[in-house]
Amino acid sequence: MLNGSSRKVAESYRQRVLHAARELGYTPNLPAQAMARGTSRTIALVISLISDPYFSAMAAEIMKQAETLGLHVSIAVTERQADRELDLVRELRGQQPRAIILAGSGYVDPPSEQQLVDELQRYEETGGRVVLISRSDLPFETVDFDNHEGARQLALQLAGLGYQRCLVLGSGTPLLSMQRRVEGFVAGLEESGVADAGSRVHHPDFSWSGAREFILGLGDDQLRDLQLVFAVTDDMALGALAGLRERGLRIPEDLGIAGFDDITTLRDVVPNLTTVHVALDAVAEEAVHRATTTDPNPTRRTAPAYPVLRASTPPLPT
Amino acid sequence: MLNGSSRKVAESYRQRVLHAARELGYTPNLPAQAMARGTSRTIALVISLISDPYFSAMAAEIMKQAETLGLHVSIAVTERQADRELDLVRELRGQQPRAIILAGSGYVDPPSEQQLVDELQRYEETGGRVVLISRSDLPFETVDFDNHEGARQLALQLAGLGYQRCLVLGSGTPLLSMQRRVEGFVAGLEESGVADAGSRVHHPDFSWSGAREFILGLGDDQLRDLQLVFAVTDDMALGALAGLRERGLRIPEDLGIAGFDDITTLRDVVPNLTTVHVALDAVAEEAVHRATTTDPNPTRRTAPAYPVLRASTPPLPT
DNA sequence: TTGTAAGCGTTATCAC
DNA sequence: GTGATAACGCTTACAA
Repeated sequence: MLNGSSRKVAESYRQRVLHAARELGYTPNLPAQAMARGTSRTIALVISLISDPYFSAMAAEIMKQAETLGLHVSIAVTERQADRELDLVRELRGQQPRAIILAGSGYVDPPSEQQLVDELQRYEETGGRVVLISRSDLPFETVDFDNHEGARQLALQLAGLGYQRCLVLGSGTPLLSMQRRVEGFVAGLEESGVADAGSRVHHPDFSWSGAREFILGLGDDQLRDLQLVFAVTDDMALGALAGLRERGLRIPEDLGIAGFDDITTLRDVVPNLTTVHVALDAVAEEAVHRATTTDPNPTRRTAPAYPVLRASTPPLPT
Repeated sequence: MLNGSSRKVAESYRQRVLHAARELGYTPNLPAQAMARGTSRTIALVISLISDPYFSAMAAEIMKQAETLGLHVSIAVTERQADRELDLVRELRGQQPRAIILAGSGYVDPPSEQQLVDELQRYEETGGRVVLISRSDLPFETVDFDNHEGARQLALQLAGLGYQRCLVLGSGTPLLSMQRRVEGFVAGLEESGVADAGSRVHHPDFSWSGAREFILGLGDDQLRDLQLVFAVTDDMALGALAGLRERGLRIPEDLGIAGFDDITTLRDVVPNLTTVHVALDAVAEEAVHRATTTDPNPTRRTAPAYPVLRASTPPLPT
């Protein structure tokens, strides 16, 4: 009765109670409130890895948005294991959060997908909201980046600078969003008249070390033939960069390099990496908005992703 | 009665109930459980900034530890505002977490310190546990790094390489742990016979840009006189590095540079940065252990911090 | 072993 | 306006 109820109380009592509350250090018992009201003020967020710059930036933006609405955020991590996702959702559901936001990468056709969908649907039936970020494959509210278009534009611009023979590093674990990036990049190259655009696509392990090790395993001749390495995330691009340097190549003199995401880490990397900037803040805002708004039919919205050309991909001499 | 109670039930019923539960997608209502039991399975974590590599690594370690004990983690962020801490603790207390871990930097003598202590003590009186990380100034369980010793050892080693005229970048907002680092570094220099060891200590804004801007504002003569820049965090060291490069200095040829924390970001920075490694995992483990164990009298424990010399501080020619 | 009832802290409802 | 009471979903204590 202290908080937003419609009860009318004499102001004098109100003041006395408020004062006593302060005096005694009273704080409303949120779980009890949630139980009585039937709805909590918590949003559950599922991400892959909190120590990853991309996800921690995403989490930060989501928390910021939640904060403005007076909501708490409970975070759970999958550690990149597809099956963990299902368990986590089950556990989180028990916390009775107002909404569950799945921001971990969406696996292509994981064995447990149907179970995940069932679980989420049951959650929705009990009044919860589900929002998906970066995985437009499931029948729920979805916010996504325009992965295809961002990568395509990047390829167009790079081709304009003269880059043709591009090594593309996709993700070893099949993730929908990463596949889109590969497709977009290849499409952009093809549009620019690059003949064998799709012939240099590979899928190392989806990590910094995966990219690095792939580069280290490349034959000298394959490496020398290249003009550019494009990786589907900045994380992988940086791993590739490390590998290329270990192979004795100078960047960007010998080889250009480009990534995707525009993570903060890039600030400290020399040469400055060309990448595709994604509007994290817009996506976070949209996701939290969806999570707290009741809208009968699920929509998909796409946030912009646009290339940012920097020192790692100078114009090629003609 | 489904979970760890002492009730004895016929196995056949048990199976049937378990089956039905699965069938219907039943999940125990955690808040209700918490209310009935009087204790929840949630740990509340307060940090400064989730997008900061140091804090996100810390959060990741804490979540990992909590996970092994079947606990959930609810994260709240102060955004580096000292007064937010108090509000957050109040709010968090309402969530009735089993423990509150304060990992945000400890401000030296904030105006609201007494209120914060009161609030935390009230929380403890109602059965909650309080654990402090990196701020050994309050009467609660504390886990800390050996900031002084780590910085001192770093200074000793650097002095051994020939570095004498060192610019020290401390924290503009007075933080206990950062002060220790400055003191330790200066002490190490003094022990090594550097005469004016404490004369080049400055306190720019506690951030990447703070450090960068400080460097940009330095006079040419002051800059040229230096042999090394030591910043109390890697984040600041990287900001300084950016500034130094903008000033046209080559690192490490013209100037050495060193930081503190050994954040993951350093992996991608050239030259590799000399820093002080802190055992985040050990601290996280200890913190979660303390948070879940009842120990009548608060203890302070210190985790090791040791220098790691890398390419940014080569031996000086003699 | 099993059923029953009380109680956790809060909100909402329904009379007064 | 205000007081009393049921209800939220679960655990626990006490009988049966």
